[in-house]
Amino acid sequence: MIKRGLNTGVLALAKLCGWIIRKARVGKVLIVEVCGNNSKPYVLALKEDRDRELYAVAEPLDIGSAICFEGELASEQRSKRGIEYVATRIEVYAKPIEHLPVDIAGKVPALLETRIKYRWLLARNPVEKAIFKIRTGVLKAAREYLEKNGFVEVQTPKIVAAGAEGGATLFKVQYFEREAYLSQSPQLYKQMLISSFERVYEITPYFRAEKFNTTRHLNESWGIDIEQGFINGVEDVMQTAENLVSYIVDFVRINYKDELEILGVNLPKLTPPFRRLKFTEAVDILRSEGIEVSEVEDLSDAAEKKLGEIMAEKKHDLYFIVGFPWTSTAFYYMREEDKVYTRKFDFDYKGLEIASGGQREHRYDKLVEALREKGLNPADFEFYLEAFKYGMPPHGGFGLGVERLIMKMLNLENIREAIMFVRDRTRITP
RNA sequence: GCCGCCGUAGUAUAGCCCGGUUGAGUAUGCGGGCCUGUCGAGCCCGUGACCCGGGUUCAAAUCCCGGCGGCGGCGCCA
Repeated sequence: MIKRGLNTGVLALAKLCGWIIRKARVGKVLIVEVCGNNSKPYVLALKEDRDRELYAVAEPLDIGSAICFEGELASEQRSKRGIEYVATRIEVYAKPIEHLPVDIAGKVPALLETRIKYRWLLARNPVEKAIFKIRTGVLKAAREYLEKNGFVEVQTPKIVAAGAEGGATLFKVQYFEREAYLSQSPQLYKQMLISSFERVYEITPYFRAEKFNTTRHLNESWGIDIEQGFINGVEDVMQTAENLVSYIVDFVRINYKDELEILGVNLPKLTPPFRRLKFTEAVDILRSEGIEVSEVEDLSDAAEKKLGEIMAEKKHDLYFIVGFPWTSTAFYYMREEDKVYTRKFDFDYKGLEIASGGQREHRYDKLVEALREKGLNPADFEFYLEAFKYGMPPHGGFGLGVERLIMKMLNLENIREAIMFVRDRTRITP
């Protein structure tokens, strides 16, 4: 029986497909490495005298050829790089019409620019492929965790009306005779759904029209957004955040051993609860280190990074900063009685904010008041406000940046490495 | 929006500061040869490049100006 080989690569008899990434001829032996869906390459060792026919087929094939082979796992595994098969048949599906523009074998480094341009091709390289296989695992783990914990997956619109709440700049789109925008966050919609679902989540793109050019921003990025109702306080939401991230990291640690090894990443097991740092505490810590920090504004990236270093020394890779001042947050966060601080938190991983969220204001009157205080017109938020009229329970949630999480998990230097097709300040192709 | 750095073969780089000895060096790739299954195999031969435009000069990859492109920092970034 011929079976399509899956990720395991351990089927006794299989048809395996992929692309030739390396070819070496040593004496009378031709060694062909083929990359498929598997992270480790398939390796065929063909001897000129023993495997005359297959040798003749494989010998002239260029790097990049698309082939399938039928065969079984070799009893003798001599390759240090891949899994060896004894082939009984090789079929050639396509040959490259030009030499590959980048080195798939990874011998010659490519600049980030080149890597981004040819990522879809470079993913034939086990190192590049590993990042994307892990990305798949991150989303799979997130769904698994959230489903197990009673969250319902939802989809909210990505074409939205004016984002009168300010914040990140919006991309304009022409929507028939009106102007619309690409959604920068499902925030308002997922909150509205807490009037009928106890817990929801969405895995969604964020579109942000900021002209940033940094190692940690994208103009199109992905988030795991959750909202949960009937909470007793912001603590419930932080627990979801830390348990979710720990579950994801553990899932990757256990199920993606090969990929982590290929990437040279050692992922330690996470053990929540993580440290909760009050915003005022964070300010004190930074000031005691001589960093200038405002008491009424969000922390700057530099301050956030520095705090990451200080926390790392105390063995805290992940930690929360809770209780941001109302002056630095959006209108929908619940304020404490003092009206100065809010129940907004940031969730930082090695000095980078990977998620932010908090408890929301669910009381209609207070929400309208908050809008006014932020200088916004409640009439612009009518569709949203209406959801708070018919029994909106206390709720909270957060948005977790997928690329930022992957970047920190895998120690990537640039967020662009964590996404296949990059949308940044200058790129809209490929 | 402001600021800094960079742009040499398919890819990655040396040379640029201090212009001429560079008909631009190296690695990898590619073509060819050798080689007892390589592990970034090795050895030999060959192949291919100065982002664009203008200027200075006897002479420009190298200095100057402009453009285009890339990377990063600040600002900004629910």
